[in-house]
Amino acid sequence: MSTHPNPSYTITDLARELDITTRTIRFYEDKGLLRPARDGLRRIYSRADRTRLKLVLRGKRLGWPLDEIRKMIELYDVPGGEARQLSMMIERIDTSRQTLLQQRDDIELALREFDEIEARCQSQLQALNVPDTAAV
Amino acid sequence: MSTHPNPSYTITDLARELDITTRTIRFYEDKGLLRPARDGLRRIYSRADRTRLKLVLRGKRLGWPLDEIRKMIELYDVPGGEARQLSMMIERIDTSRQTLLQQRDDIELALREFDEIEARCQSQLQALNVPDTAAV
DNA sequence: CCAGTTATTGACGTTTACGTCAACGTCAAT
DNA sequence: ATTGACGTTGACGTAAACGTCAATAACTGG
Repeated sequence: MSTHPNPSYTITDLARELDITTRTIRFYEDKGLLRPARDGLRRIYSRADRTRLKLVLRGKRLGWPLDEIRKMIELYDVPGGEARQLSMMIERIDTSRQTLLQQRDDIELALREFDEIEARCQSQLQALNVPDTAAV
Repeated sequence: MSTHPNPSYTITDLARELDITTRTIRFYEDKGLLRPARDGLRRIYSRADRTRLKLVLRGKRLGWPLDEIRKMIELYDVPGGEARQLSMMIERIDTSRQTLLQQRDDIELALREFDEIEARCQSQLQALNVPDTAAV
């Protein structure tokens, strides 16, 4: 333990740190993405809750619907149980992986195209800056 | 030209090929993502229109909102014009690129985590299949 | 003790991205 | 001339993902 053994956070702590609103965090809980502990009514978030929330936000950056994100996060709790459960887990992991690989391919293509376009822009700019080189 | 110089498509052609509805294609046009030619009222899609539509779908796979997709697609029409325009293009390309790079990082992380989880599942399965190895 | 801050649960509103009719046009074939 | 098949606009509906109050509770410093 570097700083604190098991730190806890209020909802506003997390909202501020992760730059989202408390409404959003409660909404995620409604959708089954988070299950923070309670002190009376107040929500108390553990380190693990914070990690889960960050996983949600990563899913969002990848454009996944909350529903899919929930399934994806469930993959992080390995069910030490039966072989059936484990096999199903592996199948689901493969499904999610396929999506990720497709997205990665799309990104690589887009990045290359952007490189090309930018190169064309740059050479256009060069042509503007040295318009009468041939005339000298 | 390998098969046909400048092929054209109806809206249902594209809908069938790209597995979306005609409603969706018209909606994208409403949002300024497509500008097909017309034959009277009927829409006629060129090869370039088809390419643009495929760009839209790639944007969707990456979870981008249609608004962002429109801006992104506009980058594909280099404005041979002034230096100001060109510099702005380059800036916008860099912005989009940052998003793509962030997404790619997120994907790489997720893929590695999935690999780890799957490995754990596999070894769990092994433990189930050979439960009394030590007892022999 | 009391005001101020922070949190909670509804309830309703909003934006995005389409789906779902409805009513009508048009063209080709019977 | 009529019947589909395909296409058009327009209006309305809907699910997802929150935003925005409103009313209420609980804790906190002076």
